[in-house]
Amino acid sequence: MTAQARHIEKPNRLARITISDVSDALGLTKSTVSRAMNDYPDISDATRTRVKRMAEKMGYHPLSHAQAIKTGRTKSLGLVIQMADHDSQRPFLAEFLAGLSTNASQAGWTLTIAASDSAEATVDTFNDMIRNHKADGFVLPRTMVNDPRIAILRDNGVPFVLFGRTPDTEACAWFDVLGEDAMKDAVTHLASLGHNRIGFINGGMQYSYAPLRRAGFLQGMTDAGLTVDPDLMRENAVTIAEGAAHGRTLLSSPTPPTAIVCAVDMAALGVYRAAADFGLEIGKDVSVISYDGIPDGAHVSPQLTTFVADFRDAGERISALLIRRIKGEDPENLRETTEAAFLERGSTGTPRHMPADLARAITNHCNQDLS
Amino acid sequence: MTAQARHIEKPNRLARITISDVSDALGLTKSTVSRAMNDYPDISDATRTRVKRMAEKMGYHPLSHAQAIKTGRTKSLGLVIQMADHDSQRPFLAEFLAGLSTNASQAGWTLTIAASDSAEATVDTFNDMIRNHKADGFVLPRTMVNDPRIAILRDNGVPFVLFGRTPDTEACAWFDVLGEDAMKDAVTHLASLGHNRIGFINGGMQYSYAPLRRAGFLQGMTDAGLTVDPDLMRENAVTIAEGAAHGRTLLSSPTPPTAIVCAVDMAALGVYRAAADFGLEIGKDVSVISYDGIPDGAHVSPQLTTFVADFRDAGERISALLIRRIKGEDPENLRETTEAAFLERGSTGTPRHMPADLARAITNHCNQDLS
DNA sequence: CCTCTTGCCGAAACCGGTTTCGGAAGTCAG
DNA sequence: CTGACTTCCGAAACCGGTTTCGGCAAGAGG
Repeated sequence: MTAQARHIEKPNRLARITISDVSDALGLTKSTVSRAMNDYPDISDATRTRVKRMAEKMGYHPLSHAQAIKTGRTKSLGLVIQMADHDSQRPFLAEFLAGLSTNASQAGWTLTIAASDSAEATVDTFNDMIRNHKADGFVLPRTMVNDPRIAILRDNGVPFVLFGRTPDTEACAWFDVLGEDAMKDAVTHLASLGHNRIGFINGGMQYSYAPLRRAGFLQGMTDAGLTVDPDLMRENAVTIAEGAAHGRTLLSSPTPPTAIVCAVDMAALGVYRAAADFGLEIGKDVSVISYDGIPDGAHVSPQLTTFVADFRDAGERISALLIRRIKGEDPENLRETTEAAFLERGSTGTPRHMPADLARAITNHCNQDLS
Repeated sequence: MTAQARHIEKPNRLARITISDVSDALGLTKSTVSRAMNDYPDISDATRTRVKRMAEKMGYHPLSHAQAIKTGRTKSLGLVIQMADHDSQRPFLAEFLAGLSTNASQAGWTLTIAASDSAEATVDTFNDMIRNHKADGFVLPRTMVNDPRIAILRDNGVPFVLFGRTPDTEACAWFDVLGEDAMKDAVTHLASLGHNRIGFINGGMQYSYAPLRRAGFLQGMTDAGLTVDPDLMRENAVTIAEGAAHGRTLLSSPTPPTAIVCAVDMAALGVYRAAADFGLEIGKDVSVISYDGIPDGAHVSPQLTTFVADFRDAGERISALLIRRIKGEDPENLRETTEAAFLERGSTGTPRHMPADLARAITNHCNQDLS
């Protein structure tokens, strides 16, 4: 009687529909339903559609962690946020996460995230997540030149997709925004305005984007026929303070640049401070172009001219790439890039010493050259 | 032979250690090991420690999605990020996530996140995540006065913890920063500087913090013996543009306030713009105090005086509360609050029309009153 | 010395799926 | 009409755990 009573008292709304419910309703076995749902070839079309229709009707969704135990796949993407570089990372995060998770959930996947305070902690976190199979694959934002995360994942045979590129391409799928093209275009733009002494403040040299952007800057200088002054090149500025420090040394040099290209917006905001210190006006006395498109760039005066990357789109595409990677596709076919968009605002202008009409003439000349 | 060959060819490094490996090594059964690991009372202390020691030695960690199939618990916390209010949410996100995930992973839990674009999409996302049991419980940031998320979770019997408070306390655990105290203290501080016409710009009225902060402001006015002018009170400013609009109407009134309290920093930054439009100097002609502590507040001039909440700490505490909630603790015992920290910077000063020595006299008088 | 507990662990069912294997029909050539 | 081959599905094992149930041995009580 107790057993009966128990059976009767189970009309709770939490009762999930299992695969057995579906198979019972159709007079089939669990195995048939499972194979039908997963498009096995040894199931007739008639049965397959019958099963799928009934599953739809009953609202059956397989429990991902129940399948995981046999298949070994949780249908979840992993992301480890390293807080060490949070100052530069913060603006990207929300958009990037939104992109990742919207694409993932559309495909029925989830996004599992963890945070770590330091590079060493990140390694530990990855080992832990891999060991306990917290995710089927990982997104690696902010690729570094010698990235320990790549080594770990490669050694363990865990799929991953870089946000960035790396010279050692083995087993690497990636998505990246072509920052080098942005740097090149920045120089071209400044040159067309009449600048010929152009400084460069690079970002963190531990990141793989740094050498690329440097190369892009140099290429732009070469293309514009300008000579590169090594004294006008700086490195490792990812915060406002670092950007300000480099900005001050550049602007206080005997022959200061009339324009500065920055690899990251935060550094450019630092240059704003440096300029203010010397009583220089951004966009007049010194032009600035940078890269990232952080919101703060719209709140300073003049608004920062920069190249904006679409991090939401990046997230969506990386998510799609990673899922394909997990499903076994060759990483060499999973490499995509895109261009950053030029956002011209107020931080650029003709050099102070050059009249506007002369600058226009030069611009026209350049354009003729190109066409 | 084939079967044998298969058995031999399995020395791959990916082979996890299962509970059977541990039980075999000890000459026990799976069930004993399982109960020992989970501290069942019918296992002797000797056996329990023997098992745990061996598990530690062999590096055995139970697979969370394998336990989930029987226990129904994934050991994961859910978070749905609503992008609609991303402008105000963005600065908090990284810190908050870091707090949530560090605490969670220390306890062996993971953080599963999803994003949605609108309030309706959020509801769908929750239903989907609940149905497929993507998480054992949820964190609800930005509590609203009539929060549909609470209704869904309550109806489905799914545990959750609010970041914020709600009048309808049933089944609600929460953590919150006492914004009303901050508003009250802001008024007190301004009054002690000599301000008596103080405006108030509230945040989004759909959020549960709004009425609380309003009450805090009014309390502060009453405490300071000031009369509240309803014409100086505004609502629904969470962006710079909205803050600027309200700021302009306040500052252009026949009898403008000498100080403005804002419920959120973004609105305060808008007031900066409004003041600039009228040629007014922040901290001199008009004082501003707000709440949040977003990074931008340090980049404006003068730096914004505000109350900062520690979102990382909030994340850690909410994570801890939610885990306890999932384990079955009574929500009424899971309600914590904290105070925001006052960060005095440059946006406050004595009112223009009042000499500093008079202000000091008033301050002294107030302090005497209080003691 | 014999029963009655109590403490402790093994055996086996179970959770919700997937996958292997084998066999019953149906198809086709001879 | 028979034999070989497909096509398609059921039976059962399996994944890595948890939980129920029952039994054995030791200790307590009479």
